[in-house]
Amino acid sequence: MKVRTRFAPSPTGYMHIGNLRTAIFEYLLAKKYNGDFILRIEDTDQQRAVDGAIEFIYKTLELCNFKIDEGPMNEKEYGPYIQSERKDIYKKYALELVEKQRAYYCFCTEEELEEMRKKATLRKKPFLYDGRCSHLSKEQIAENLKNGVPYVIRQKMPKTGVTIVEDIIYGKIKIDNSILDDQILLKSDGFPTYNFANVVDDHLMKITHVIRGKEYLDQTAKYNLLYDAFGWEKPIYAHVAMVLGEDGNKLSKRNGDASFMDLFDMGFLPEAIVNYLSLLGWSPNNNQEFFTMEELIANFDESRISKSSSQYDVKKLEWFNHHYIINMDNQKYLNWIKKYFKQDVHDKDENWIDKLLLVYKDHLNYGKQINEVTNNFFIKDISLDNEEIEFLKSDEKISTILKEYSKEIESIIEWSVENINKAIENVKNNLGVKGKLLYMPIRIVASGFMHGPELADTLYLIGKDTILDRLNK
RNA sequence: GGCCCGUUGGUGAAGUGGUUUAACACACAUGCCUUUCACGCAUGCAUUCAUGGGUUCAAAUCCCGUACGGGUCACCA
Repeated sequence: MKVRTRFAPSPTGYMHIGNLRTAIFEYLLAKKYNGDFILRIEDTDQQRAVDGAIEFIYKTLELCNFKIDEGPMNEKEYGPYIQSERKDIYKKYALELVEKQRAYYCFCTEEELEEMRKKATLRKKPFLYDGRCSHLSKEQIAENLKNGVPYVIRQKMPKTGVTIVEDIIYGKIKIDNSILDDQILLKSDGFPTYNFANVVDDHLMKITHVIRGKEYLDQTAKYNLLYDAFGWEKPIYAHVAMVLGEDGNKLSKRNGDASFMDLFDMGFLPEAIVNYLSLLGWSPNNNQEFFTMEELIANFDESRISKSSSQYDVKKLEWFNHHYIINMDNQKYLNWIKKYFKQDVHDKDENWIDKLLLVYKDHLNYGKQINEVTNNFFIKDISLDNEEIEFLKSDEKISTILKEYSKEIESIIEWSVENINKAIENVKNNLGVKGKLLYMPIRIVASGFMHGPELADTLYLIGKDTILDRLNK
């Protein structure tokens, strides 16, 4: 049987890295077995749908280099792939369950339910629907339906015994049937609930492996009972632990936790993000850290997914990103970095800009960093911080050294990196200084930074006039 | 509160009864090198695997209790 996995997001127009990580695992698992990766949109909650969200999801997955085998924008035989377009299907199956006496009509009103909830709270018990509507007679039901009384369809749960959930990560989990609520399958607006739609769709779409967040682990007992009620074969489950934010708390949009698009906009490369995320909660059986998509697919092993949650760490993501940036070829790098480069370059020539960007290639952790790092190339009056000022005061020879630089640079006729190096060499020989004392004064005064790329490259880009200006201040 | 799950360093983690005096990587710190930084190199960073007990000749690895953390109990997904 062909392996099929699915990514089933709600169309909210936002994807945090935890969701993406789950998608990565789903994708890798499918592709490892030469299977299909399906995209299904779970929009049974009409309130939450956002315009353009489907395009957004496609764009995200595409940037991550995932090939979607089937989905709303490339339908195959198991469509439609948007749940709101499958309304009739769910109703049909819900009714089938009623027919089989594994589900029943419920006409309880919001008020009645509220009443039951209150009682449960008083007794400090979790709320469970008492199943009163399951005792309605055929006639009463027919009557209510004829009169258009709003109804939902509820799943009839066994009251005793245990249901076993098998999970490839957590093993066998036993859930007491007595705590299971006669959950709603079909809402009064005719839409299915998430749980019901999931089971029906996964079965109809022939999904073989369901990979989802651990928060669904307890719910899975209800799923299994549904599969049994229909007489369908259950998929293989893999519940994956959560990805926590940097502070160790749950990821949330509200906390300003990074979403994929935030990271992308900051200048993190999708391949770096995917590589990093694949290693959050999963590890290969060797020490390899950098993986191409192909390697990830070949090496992925679902049985090595971790049971405990893991914390997101930007520093490590930056390290991955840095690695991917360094390894880009120059032309590709230039095209990429220019999207993030926002300095005012109206008076600079193309060649100068490329040189500047290239000089910083090995120094970036993410795209937007190019701006802060090149800032002093674009402002007239640079300001020095305390550490820099301290350094300039740290040795009395410094003013002499700077004067010498001024003289040497002044006398350069052809402005080139090579000649700048010669000038530095001259200062070194003339004054007999070396090491930090040699390069730090000129670096600080000319560029305003103690850190940066090669000195001669930096000086070349700043330009002779500007340097002399700054030296003579 | 009931139920379910988890707990190896600041972080990701390896480890599934002896070869572990707990790998590797990020971060951090220090030093070396160097026309800086980065890179590279070197060193340090869990005397211990939440905790107590048990099983065993032997436990991070198996069992039980406790603590802590998380999840879940909707006409939300």
